Amino acid sequence: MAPAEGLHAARSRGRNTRQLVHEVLRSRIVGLELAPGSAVSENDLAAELGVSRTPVRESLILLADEGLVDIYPQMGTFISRIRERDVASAQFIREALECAALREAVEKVTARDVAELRALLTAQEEADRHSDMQGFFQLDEDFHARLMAVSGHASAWPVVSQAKAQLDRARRLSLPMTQQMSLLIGQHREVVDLLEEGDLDRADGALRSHLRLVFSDVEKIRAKHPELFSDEDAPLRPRRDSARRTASRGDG
Amino acid sequence: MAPAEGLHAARSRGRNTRQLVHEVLRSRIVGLELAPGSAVSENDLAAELGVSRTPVRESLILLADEGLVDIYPQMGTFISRIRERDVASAQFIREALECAALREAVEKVTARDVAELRALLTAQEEADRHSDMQGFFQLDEDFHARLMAVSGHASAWPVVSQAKAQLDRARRLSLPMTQQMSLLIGQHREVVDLLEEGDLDRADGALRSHLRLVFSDVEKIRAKHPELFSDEDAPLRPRRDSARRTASRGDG
DNA sequence: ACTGACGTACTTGTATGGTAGCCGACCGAC
DNA sequence: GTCGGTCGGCTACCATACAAGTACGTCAGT
Repeated sequence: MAPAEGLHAARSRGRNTRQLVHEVLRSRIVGLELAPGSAVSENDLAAELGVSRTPVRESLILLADEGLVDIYPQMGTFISRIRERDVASAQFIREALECAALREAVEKVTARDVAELRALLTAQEEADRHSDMQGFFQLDEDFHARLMAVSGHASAWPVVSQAKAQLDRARRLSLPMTQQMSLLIGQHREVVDLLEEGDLDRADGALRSHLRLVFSDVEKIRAKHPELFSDEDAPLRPRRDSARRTASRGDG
Repeated sequence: MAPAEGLHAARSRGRNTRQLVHEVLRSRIVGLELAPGSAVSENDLAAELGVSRTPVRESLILLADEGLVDIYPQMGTFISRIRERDVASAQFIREALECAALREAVEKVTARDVAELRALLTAQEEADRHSDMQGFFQLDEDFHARLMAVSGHASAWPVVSQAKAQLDRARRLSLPMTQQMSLLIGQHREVVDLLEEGDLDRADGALRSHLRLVFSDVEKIRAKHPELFSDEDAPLRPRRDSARRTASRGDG
């Protein structure tokens, strides 16, 4: 009850309601707080967030453009299930852009860049020690973003980030993440080392295999949580949760 | 006058008003019918297209997300000027994704794929003969899209297309295009030939230099039409065209 | 002539009302 | 028991009304 009442209060800075709602919803979707396949409605969200339908609707349209929700006119809006095709596409985009950036980064990297990347690595180890998955995901995002920035193509990061969102949504479920985290950090460190050495091909290979590992994780998760993935066969019939009001209405 | 009255009539198929308006505006922007730096207003567009502000507004939000318009709250919405940074970023994204796709395409290409690509090449020559720039741009788009599809990553095309839009907007001005077209077609043909031969590295190189040529074109155009580009220095003060009503009101 | 305050007309942002269309449950016919 | 029609409730879509804020033209004061 009375959940996100503080949304309006935080409007102080330049961001308007639409942008705030967009961030909140995106965070909830990527964080799996809103499960793939579940229905969301403009009305319910507007009521919950304490705003009108307009900014909610506009946010949902943007999220649909990002592939995070599917809007079926006159039927409803649903958190998109993870699609085989989208995952493969996202992986391809990530790998192509991040590796291409890394190859350029080798020529431009400075000592300061390496220091900043190393600082992120130690922070990741800290998160690992505290089993802080939420924090680790954020630091992982920061690391890869920083890596692209070294090449001077930071402005291409939003594209990678959008592709990454599709993958991260599944990775959140990787329960033995506590075991994985140190492995991932080790791979990060290897990339930084090779980048500093200027070994272009091996750095590229290290980053590529790191990204592929993430990709294979998703495939494992698919076996464990098939309900989050789309069957590709009958994705055109999203079910509307029928017995919803009956329970809350009680009887008389 | 009575301009785009036929917008509602064409709603027959699944696309709703928002998507139609989005396509119309995007086409006008990329086709330079709406000049970079010029102001557009939700009200004016709605009146012209014969729809309400809502779908127009939602389309503009999407276009802002694509970087084609800049929305300044309470000030106005402006067709975005071409920014040095965005052009470089778009070029990087295109090159990384298209070349990565090509490298995978070499292993998967079929005789049918080559035939379809060759068919597009002959169509491009036809457009060249007729000096049909509009048609050539469309066929160029088709060619690059088809090329990516060969690799099996057709779903990544929208990302490339979005980046490409930033470049094409400038390329439309390249007046000596009639001279360039045969050159570009030749490069296309070289890529297809090398793809068919399976020569991965040379195909990659050919495509890369083709894309770089497009990039250098933009730089030449920048010298000729600086008004379309942003100064990067004072982009924060878009001017509102004051004497607007006076001119259009002028009746007979 | 120049400067500064003010008002008007415009802008986008947000809220709300009404419409077409789809789903799912209910109910009568066979 | 099974099938087909009907009706209620929900949805997103579009239109419209109101609010908050900015820029520019005007005009008084210097």
